[in-house]
Amino acid sequence: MVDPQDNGRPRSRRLPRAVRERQILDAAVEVFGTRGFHTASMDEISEVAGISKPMLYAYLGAKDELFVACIRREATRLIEAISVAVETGLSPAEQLWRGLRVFFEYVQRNQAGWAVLHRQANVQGEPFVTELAESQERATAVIAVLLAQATEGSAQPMQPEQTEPFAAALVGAGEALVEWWFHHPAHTADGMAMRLMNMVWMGFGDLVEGRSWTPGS
Amino acid sequence: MVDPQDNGRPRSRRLPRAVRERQILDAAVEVFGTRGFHTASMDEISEVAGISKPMLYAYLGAKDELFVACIRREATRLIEAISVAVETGLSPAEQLWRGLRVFFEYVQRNQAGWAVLHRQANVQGEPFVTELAESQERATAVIAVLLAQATEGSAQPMQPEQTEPFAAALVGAGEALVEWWFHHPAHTADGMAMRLMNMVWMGFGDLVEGRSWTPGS
Amino acid sequence: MVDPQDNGRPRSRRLPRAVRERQILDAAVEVFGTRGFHTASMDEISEVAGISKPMLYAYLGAKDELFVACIRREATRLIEAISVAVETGLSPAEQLWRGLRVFFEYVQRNQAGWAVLHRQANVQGEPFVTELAESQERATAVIAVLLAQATEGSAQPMQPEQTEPFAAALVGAGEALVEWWFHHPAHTADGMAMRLMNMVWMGFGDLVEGRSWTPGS
Amino acid sequence: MVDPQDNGRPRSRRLPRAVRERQILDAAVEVFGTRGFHTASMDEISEVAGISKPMLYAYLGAKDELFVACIRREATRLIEAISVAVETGLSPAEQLWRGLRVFFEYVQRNQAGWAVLHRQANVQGEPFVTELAESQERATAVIAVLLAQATEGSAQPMQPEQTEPFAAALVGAGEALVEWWFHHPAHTADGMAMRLMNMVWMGFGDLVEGRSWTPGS
DNA sequence: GATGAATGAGGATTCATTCAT
DNA sequence: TATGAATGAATCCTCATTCAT
Repeated sequence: MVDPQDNGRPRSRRLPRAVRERQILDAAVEVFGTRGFHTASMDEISEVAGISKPMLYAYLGAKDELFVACIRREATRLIEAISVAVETGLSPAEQLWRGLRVFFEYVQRNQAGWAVLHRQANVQGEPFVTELAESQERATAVIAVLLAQATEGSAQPMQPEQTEPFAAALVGAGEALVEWWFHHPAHTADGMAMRLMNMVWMGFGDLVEGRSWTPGS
Repeated sequence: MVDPQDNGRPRSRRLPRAVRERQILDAAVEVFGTRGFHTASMDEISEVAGISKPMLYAYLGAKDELFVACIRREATRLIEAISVAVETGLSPAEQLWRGLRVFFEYVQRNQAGWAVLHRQANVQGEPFVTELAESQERATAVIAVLLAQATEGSAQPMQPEQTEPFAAALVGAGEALVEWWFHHPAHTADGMAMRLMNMVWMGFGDLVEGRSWTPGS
Repeated sequence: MVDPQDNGRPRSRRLPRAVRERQILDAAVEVFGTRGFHTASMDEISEVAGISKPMLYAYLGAKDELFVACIRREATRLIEAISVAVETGLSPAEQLWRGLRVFFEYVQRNQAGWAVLHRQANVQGEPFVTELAESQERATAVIAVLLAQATEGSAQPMQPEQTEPFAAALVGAGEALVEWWFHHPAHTADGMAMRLMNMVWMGFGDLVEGRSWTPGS
Repeated sequence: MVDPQDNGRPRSRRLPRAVRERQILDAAVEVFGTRGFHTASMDEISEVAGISKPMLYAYLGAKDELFVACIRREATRLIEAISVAVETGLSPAEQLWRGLRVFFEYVQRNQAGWAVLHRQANVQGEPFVTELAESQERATAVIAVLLAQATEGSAQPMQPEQTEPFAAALVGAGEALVEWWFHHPAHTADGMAMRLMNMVWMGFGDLVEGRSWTPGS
């Protein structure tokens, strides 16, 4: 017989509010990331968090709201990591390269968070889609700005109407590559970043001709 | 008073099996595409299909299986459309261009099908994820072959290990662009295809320099 | 061990819709009447009705709606019984007397229904109060009309503004007497009706003087 | 941001027990009166009272007990007010008239208390119904005594078995009139009292004939 | 004395799925 | 074949009540 409450973490009592909230969010990200929004049950989340359901509701509200809170936290973390890596005065290519590396590193270190962010969040018909779209747009916007800056000095600077879809496509390509990565886990984060950098920067036309991008070039 | 069963389609009886199955699949794609897998109810699907629930189960099995059937049908349709557009003896760039055009046209004409394929299918924790991955891999494989052919004659032909992730990234970029398209519906399918073609073929490096790709070039 | 499903009524299956609805309403009135709206549980109602909860919901909707349905049915029954007894061409006193008799007879035969109607329904803060008030007003209106007719030919015919509160007070007195009756069950329905008739028709002033009302006077 | 605990009343500490209890009862009557017994939550009561829940329980016990305490206090207040108005050596009609006036005035000044007393208290299935009945009987008894005294000198003095149901009916009529009053708030307390006095004292038979009761007659 | 933190227990509701006709 | 009728099993959520500080 195994105590179903015993999940390895000590079920410490009387914690201050802030700590509990983090505990809960951690558990929620883990469960949502593994099971998906619908399949996840508040019961399981509360068990993993080591608290009772009433506390779950008291601290972070209903299931929707909890999920939104997860998304917000993870999105913020990812976006900030990328922003930090990027906001220097380097060349556009270098900036992009750094951003991509940070991105793959984040995903590697934080798979559940990534799943929450990407795989569970695209489901239609939910009350939180609107809330979610915002986070995704914020993410795309960071990239779009990066692209805009890259062309600023060039002959044909890109307009937002061009950078925006480009950024969206870049994010989509990144997401897809992550998915592929899950099925081929032997590769390193850097290796993945380099792959994407090459595609994005050089384009297939150049790659076909044997020209490729390398760090420092 | 309106008969809730009356959805305009005649509730004809004694149809041959194949027709019934198509009817059902059409309804299922519509409902799954609109509501998402979990939020969709077998009740609604049977209503939209114009048959009773026991028939639904008799013809296409449980909810999972029905969803898988939807995915399979839509994936097959899309892949075939692309394959047809591509399997001629044209230049790689031209092949890719045609493939992309067909892709965006398909999505435009068949939004529910696309939603089933892309947005609802990425949910984890379901018994059908494995089944689903297969379809997605098939789609990616078509592109990968295309890319492999493109480099066949070049100095550094790409190996599957290279083309495959590239294809995945391309598909991901396409999906993301479609999403962006939904929010900016003024653009044409051709315009979207051209956008993606430029990114993929020229790469950002070239675009920054003012070089871009145009059909026929 | 007793089978909790076995409530004496055969759990017959496959009944036509109309029959089931009556079965359910009967059970609901019984349980609501005994326990009160809040204390009653849908579980118990479904058990008493001999069906499963999903059917309960399918047929009569959520708890609120079910309760409203109960009230409506019981109110209609009572009002109709009284209306029938009253709508002849008799003298006002005779009409009133008949109405009262029918009222107490109804309550005697249908205690649960009466409890639903009167005791459970006055609770504030519920979503169905509005729906309920309507039934109560309908009941009062029947009496008010009766009173209005009684004074039609007199020197000072009563206006609605006078008959309405009077009718309300009469109904209230009736309700209170029923409550008292529950604690003194030895009395007959006719006896109770006579009591109320005397109070209402003669008034305390006359009673004090030794004048009272008797049928046929 | 507003402190949810801040309801205007200073959350003073260390008050003597009696004061605290009054504070709590005031809050409880307010909340029970507005929301009803079941819909009211101990949380809200403690908030309105400006104390923490453990204190609430320490002072006045569980929810049932608290509710009973509310009823007892309000019933006592009302009964005392009426008793005072009535216990003089006036004529029966005058006594009744004064009692009714006090009754409607009390209700007007103390609506929440009245709601607790009348509208929330009739719910069955609760452990406190017995406790409650006692209060209601006390109230009725006051009236019954009044009626008994009125007939003491007459030819046919009423026995308790007659006065008691009459008193109950009178109370019921009063309650119903109050309800009607809530929907027609333009009327004054005196006007309402006069209405009821007329019905009760003269009876419908006299009223129909154009005879009515007026103060001082 | 006073309270923020915590929970056991239970209720409403829905849905995929399957008989019995 | 075709379906109206039926349900087991879960899930979300709330509330009265009580520790531990």
